Amino acid sequence: MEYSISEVSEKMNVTIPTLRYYDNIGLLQKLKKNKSGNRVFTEEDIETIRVIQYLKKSGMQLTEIKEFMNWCGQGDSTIEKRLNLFKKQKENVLSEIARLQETLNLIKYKEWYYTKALNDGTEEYVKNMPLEEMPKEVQEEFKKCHCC
Amino acid sequence: MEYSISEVSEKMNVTIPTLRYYDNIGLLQKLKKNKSGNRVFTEEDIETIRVIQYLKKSGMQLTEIKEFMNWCGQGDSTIEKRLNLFKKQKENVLSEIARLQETLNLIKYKEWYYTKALNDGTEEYVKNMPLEEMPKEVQEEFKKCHCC
DNA sequence: GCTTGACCTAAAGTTAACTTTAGATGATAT
DNA sequence: ATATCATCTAAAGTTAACTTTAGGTCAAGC
Repeated sequence: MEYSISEVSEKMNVTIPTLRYYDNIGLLQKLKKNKSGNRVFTEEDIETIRVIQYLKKSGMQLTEIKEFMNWCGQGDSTIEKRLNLFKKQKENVLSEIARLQETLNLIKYKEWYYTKALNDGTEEYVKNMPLEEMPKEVQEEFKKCHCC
Repeated sequence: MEYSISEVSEKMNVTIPTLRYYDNIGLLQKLKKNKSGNRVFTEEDIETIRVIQYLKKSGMQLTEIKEFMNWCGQGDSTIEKRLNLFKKQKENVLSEIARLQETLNLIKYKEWYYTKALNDGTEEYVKNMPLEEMPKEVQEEFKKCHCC
């Protein structure tokens, strides 16, 4: 099964200029063109785009992704490099998730804080609430954060 | 307790130009200057910087953060707006975590894939491995992803 | 009195990842 | 035959979030 650039754009939720851009910078090394010069995407090219999207989400830059695609084209001699890249990315994603969890803790504290303020009709009471009166599920480390 | 810009830079791991930039675009509305024009940071200003860092991590842009800071300066009339902002950000962070989890699934599949390839000394076997031979902890949706 | 160091402002420069523009080509529909 | 449509290239433009530069002020130490 083969796809035109507009079909891929729709299917993968990427704009046409972005697909061309990815091709131009060397991210789609297997992508072919037909005799009138139009790009023809195979299932494999689409999988490559999916991998690019995931690697981007994991925090990789396009230059790093390009380097990875180069390795893929170089065959079995680069298997270890590729494995190490994914090991490193796993750590990155895990620590990114951990950081988001911490962000979530602040947000939950603020949600509690402003819910109370909305009930009271004013920030005054919750702003000056003594620590021991706060519910324990509001994270310790944010209990004193009344700046904004 | 009061701090100079260089102390805050070190303590909060933000460069001095960035602190000035945040002040210039209106993110540090309560920040004062001493008589010779130097910024003097209080604990509250530092808490504000911490909140900015968390809101940035949750995916907010500086213009949105500035709007939030404006609301904070407008008092009790904006409590509901601020609560709604945090509710929205909670959803954003939760879905971001979910997306990172999915990314992690791809990365784990790739880690398994390249570990096998490294053991085999070649990608050849793992690339053509029938689905039913793959371990079930390698996520279903990626079992066919051999593009790179 | 002079130098040093920490601070200041305003304005220009940087970077990544696109997006937009302008102009061209080739296949298809009327 | 002509208009339309999807595609193409090359090059310039955009955006956010800083960073860098250039030039200036001020307090402290020698």
